[in-house]
Amino acid sequence: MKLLVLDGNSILNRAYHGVAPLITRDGLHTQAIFGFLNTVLPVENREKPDALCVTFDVHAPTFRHEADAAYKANRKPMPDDLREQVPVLKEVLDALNIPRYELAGFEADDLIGTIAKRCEVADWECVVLTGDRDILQLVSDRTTVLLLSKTGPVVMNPETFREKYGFPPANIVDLKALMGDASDNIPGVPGVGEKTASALIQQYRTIEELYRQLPDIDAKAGVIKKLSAGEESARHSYWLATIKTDVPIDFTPEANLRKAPGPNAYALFQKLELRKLSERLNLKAHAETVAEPETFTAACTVAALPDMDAVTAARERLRGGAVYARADEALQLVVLYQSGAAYALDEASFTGDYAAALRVLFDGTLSLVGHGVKDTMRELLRRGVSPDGWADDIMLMGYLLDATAGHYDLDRLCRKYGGFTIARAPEAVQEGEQLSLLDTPAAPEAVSRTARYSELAAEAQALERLREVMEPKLQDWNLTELYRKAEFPLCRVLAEMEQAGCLVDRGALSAFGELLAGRIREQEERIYKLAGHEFNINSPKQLGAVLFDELKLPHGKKTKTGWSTNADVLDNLRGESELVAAVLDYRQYAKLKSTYADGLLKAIGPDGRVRTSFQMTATATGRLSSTEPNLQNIPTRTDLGSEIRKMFLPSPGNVLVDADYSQIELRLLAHISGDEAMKRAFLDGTDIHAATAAQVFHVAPGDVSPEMRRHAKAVNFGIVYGISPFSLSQDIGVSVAEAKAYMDGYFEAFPGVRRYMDGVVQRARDDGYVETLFHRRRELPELSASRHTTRAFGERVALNTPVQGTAADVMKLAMCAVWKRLRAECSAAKLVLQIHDELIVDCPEEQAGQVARILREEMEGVAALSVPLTAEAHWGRNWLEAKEGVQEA
DNA sequence: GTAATCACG
DNA sequence: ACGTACGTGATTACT
Repeated sequence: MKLLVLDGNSILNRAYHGVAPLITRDGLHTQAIFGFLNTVLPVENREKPDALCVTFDVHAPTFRHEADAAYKANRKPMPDDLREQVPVLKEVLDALNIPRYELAGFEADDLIGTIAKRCEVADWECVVLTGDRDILQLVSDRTTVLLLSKTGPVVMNPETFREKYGFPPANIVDLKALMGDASDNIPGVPGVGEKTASALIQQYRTIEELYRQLPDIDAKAGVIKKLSAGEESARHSYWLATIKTDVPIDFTPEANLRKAPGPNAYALFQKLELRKLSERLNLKAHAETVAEPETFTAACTVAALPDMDAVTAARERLRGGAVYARADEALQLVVLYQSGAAYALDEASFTGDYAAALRVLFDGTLSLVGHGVKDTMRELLRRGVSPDGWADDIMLMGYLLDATAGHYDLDRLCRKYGGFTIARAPEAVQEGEQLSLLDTPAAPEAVSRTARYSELAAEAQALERLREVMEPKLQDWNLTELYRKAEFPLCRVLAEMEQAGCLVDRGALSAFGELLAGRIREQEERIYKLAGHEFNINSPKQLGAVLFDELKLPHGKKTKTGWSTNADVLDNLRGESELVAAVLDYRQYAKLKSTYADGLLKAIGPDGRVRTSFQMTATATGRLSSTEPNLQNIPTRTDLGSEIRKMFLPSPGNVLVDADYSQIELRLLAHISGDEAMKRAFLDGTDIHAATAAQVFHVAPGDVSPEMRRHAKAVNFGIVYGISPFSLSQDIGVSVAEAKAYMDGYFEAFPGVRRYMDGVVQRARDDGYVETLFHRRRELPELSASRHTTRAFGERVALNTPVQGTAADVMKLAMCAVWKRLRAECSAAKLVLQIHDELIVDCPEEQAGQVARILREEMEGVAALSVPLTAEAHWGRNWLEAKEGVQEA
């Protein structure tokens, strides 16, 4: 039988220092716990012990050696964020049913010594995992030490120990008696260090033997003198260095036999956001063992719809109440469920026109509830089917109920809102076996097909259960209107936008890529010449070495891994070396080429159009995001970057109409805060940044210089983000004192804004969340975190989210309104892109004026606030022209 | 997989 | 004393 003993403090310490900082949303540090488990689990897997336990030091006021009150005086105190993790780790170990041993007044060493001894007596094998070399004295025939090193645990048994040190493990105590140990306050023999001590022990083994032969030993006269003077200290040190094996603990190896994790383990790991580890340990939600997964599979049978007659009949039977729909990604299999009856439409076995069948089911007669409806709609559109009849999207409900959850897959929502799990068909093909697709037998395929029907039917039933729980919650939180008027209808709008895509000039883009390639080569040559050698300019590490080590340029900010080489830092070094300017140019060209020229080319479809995917549940504030490719970060701030925008084209014969809100966030800040001066400025239609400058710098509106306006603009933006004077000073390049003066001036001019800022943070602390004008909610656990920086972050988020989030709400409402108007009045016009405060429509040239008018009207009229919302619309033959306004509405 | 950088609103 | 702006996504280097 084998016992694995974990030296808790030692492993924890090493884990803490060896793992990057890790922190949960609630501000709980977890890196040491994470590192601990990552150290221990592989060892447990390899060793496969029959029993497992862990020891800890208890830092009680009694010391191991009363005479030595300065014990451990030379050890640094534990950092706060590590100390915090100790009790949590103990909770984790308890949850995993790993017994802990700790005893006030005894070090872990002594506990481990005692445990090893009892194992030997009981004829158990004992393996100790530790990073502490002192433990090595325990190594024996029955006790092995796994010593943690940088490369992993090293096995230390009597043989490997002897190989390394040249004497048996027990004599490590004798060694220490001579050389001492500063970290444990073991004095040793004054004047005898590691070299001398090691040589003596290799020869004489024990101090007993050494002193017996003294002074006739093989050593220099000085050493002999020191040894004889230090005999008492040596003997005392020997005692100090000896690990005790008789600590009074209640321990038998059998009591530590491995047990399965307890029921709380899953929830605890969720709380600590240790999902990967949770999976590795195969932890299950407590509810899962209680809930009845068979509810869904057993509750109904699934009828296949083999032909059009069956489809039409099913539609008639389903019309009326809500129909719950699940499908695979390509809609090759669609399962509909309603009150105990389920139907499967399967492209593989359907006789007739499959698209026509889809058209029947999605003609608007049914009232469909889905999960991720936008994607389903897009696939229907791709197949030429108008996606009508959709009534609800459970995924979006999940997003509105918790915008920071991050993931909204069905299984997670079931666990979170239903407390149940969907019964999954056992996988026909296991993950590891997927390489052998060729020899998949036919019979299991048929079985897994029906299993797949039931699985989707179970998912559809789960949707029903979830809707029953989630819809009332939306109502409780006043989110129904936002959901009905913006969030849900946006599925259709986005599905059409994605499916429409945007035409991109492949030839021009590729030529631009060539141009950039040339410029990149030029800069490369210059850089290598100036540096005196070649290196990878894309590597911040290598670039940093060239700039700061070789050229000895002054370094600015630091990053986790070295000195920052970002544009901010390099800009300040422009004057120091031509190389710096060349690097900045190189970076600009490289970015444009890799991300935009090459990246976009890869995304152009055979029809010349680029189709992004809009993510509806990605942001904490309610904004959309755009991926594969991201069309919300196409360059605009530099002339060279703007070239890319020239390559976004309307469909042949069409123009692009571009409409954007002007200063929507500041207008919303004026409305939400109710600040009179700010509202006045917007009502009067003045230039808000100039007006701010006049107030902040105490000058007449006519005397505002461009620089003053620029600074005021930075202040305006900064306020919305909850900026500090330091950051503002960094942003606009003035002293911190000046920046502070600007902010004071700002709050004096707009006292309502300060009142709002104070109020919203206080309310957020009371409620634990903030909300937008339309009640979109964001939970803010950061505000009750123990760490100051986390709390400060929470405060900035509390300031920013209502503003950014309301802008997102407004835009979503506007998009739905615009979509409806365009459908009714300009059916040839298509929305193609949204960039947060900007919309782009592709439409026939002759409709451009009308489309521009519709965009402005709907965007401006979407909400009646105490300040006007204004939008500008322009059009042109490419995105750049449209934005700049070759033609204006 | 994480970090650094940089593109956008 | 400490760190220092909100919200995103893609690319590259490196462990």
